[in-house]
Amino acid sequence: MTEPVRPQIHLHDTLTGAKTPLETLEPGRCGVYCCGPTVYGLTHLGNLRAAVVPDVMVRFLRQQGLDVKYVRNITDIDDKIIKRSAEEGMPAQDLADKYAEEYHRDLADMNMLEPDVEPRVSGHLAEIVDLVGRLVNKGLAYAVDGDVYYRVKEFASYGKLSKRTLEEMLEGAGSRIEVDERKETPLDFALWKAAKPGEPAWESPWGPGRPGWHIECSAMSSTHLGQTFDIHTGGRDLIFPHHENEIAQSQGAHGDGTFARYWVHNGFINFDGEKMSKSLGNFFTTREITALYDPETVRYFLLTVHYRSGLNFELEVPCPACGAVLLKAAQEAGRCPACGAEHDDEALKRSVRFPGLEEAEDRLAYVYGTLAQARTFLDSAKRPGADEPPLEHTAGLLESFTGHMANDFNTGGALGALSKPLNEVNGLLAGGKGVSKPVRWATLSSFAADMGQVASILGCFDQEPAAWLARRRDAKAKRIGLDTGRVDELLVARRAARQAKDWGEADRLRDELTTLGVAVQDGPQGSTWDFL
RNA sequence: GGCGGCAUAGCCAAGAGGCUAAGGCGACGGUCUGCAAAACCGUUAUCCCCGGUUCGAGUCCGGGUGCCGCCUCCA
Repeated sequence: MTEPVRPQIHLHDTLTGAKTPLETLEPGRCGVYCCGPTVYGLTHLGNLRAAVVPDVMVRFLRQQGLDVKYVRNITDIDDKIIKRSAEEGMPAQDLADKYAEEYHRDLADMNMLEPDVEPRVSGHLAEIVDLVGRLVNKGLAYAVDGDVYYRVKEFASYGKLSKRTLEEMLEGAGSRIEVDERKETPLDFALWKAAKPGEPAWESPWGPGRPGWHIECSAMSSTHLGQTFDIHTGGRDLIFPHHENEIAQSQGAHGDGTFARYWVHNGFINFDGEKMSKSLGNFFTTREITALYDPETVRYFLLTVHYRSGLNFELEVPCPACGAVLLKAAQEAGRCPACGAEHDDEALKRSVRFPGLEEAEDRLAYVYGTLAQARTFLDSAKRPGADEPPLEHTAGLLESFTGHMANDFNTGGALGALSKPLNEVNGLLAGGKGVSKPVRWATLSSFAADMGQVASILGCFDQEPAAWLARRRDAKAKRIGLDTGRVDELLVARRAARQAKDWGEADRLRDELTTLGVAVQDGPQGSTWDFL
């Protein structure tokens, strides 16, 4: 294994809009706060991306030797939860607990680290009330009829994160949202909301009520990371108003220069170029995707693009009856123009294909296949007496990979850096003429060891290769409706034909396999197969 | 309307002012193979347009054009 590589880490900070060197508050330590989900439904791909970005960041920072404290909250008191609980006839807290559990399940499937602390709003009412009181005492907030609002115009730098001024925002406000007459300024936002009859409520100096949407993150981050900490992450859409308001609350209470030192925001997920959005109804839950694809495939796919960019999911919707690709209009009409069959959204969602995920899965299979072969070689070959350095690309793998990761967690570039070593190793495994045994051994063992490092940073490629390949085969066979028993029969028959050198019959059997969607691979150790 | 972001090959996508502009998919040619497949090797871009700064710009600045997002719940 190569020596650890420790380049200077740079990250893009939303506040300054620039890439800057990461200098933590305390040398060697790093506090990370991730805005977790409001738990009122199953997680969707957007939640996944918002989770995998800090996940890889934390993994990398730790691999670089930093002592990271990773805090990711769960918002379990919220208007949307209350609304949903009324719809489902389930107490709000039970509903929140249920979906928090589902969230954990999805993230565990995705091989996400558990945070060191996962605070919930319901466990931090005292801290929240305390913080609101502090803002009221400082004149930064005012109470009206049991509500408490933040006095936005008293916070001089309001708008600095979203790069807007108060004036600009006031111009737009009012035209789009109903203005609450009791607020001093339309932009003032709720820190505390008085309870209406039947709503969950907690006691406070302003009467029974619940926290507003933004205050919980200010309270929980300072509780678990201190008034000032290093990195705050979340989706781009949280910049305004959520994070802007967090800054106003936290710095209002604790002073300028406190709170998050770096802001990291991930881009959106799009479907066919359109923003995934609950209100547009074009969102997929994690479960809907993992019913079709391996979670690691999804994780890998999320990492193929830089986290700040948008990530597009191409969709292909075949007619469940005849397989004809349905265009948007046909999808919406719920009727196949080719065969006339009618389908509801659920049926279409079950048959949908994601070309991007399929490509990701194939790539993963390539990497695992390489890893499996390298493993087989190392297990069977004897370690040579002489020590030689590995081949060039493999020798440089970790340095190149780490360099990309240190450059604002560029997973796309980092993944690209694996290609040359992968080619080199496969070349060796396929023949490697002219390469001495010691060099071959050194290269393969260096590759295997360094890929272990890569795997621990990405949270990909870290499964047993043979097992992963077997599971992928089963899952894909199921997805495309392949009868693997039939494949095995044909393979046996073909082996006999090949042994008899009956090439005509062997080719006929191969054609039959091809129509099933199977590609045969003949090798020295017999024939294997893969998907076309 | 205000503000922000993006524009790199057929498609996707890295490029933190300076060697021949990563990588993936696809396509084409080759090695291997009974023929294939897989794997490997090779080919496939001067970076939306115009102007500027600089010894030097895909990278910085200004002006266009075109997409996208935020300004309302959203990851």
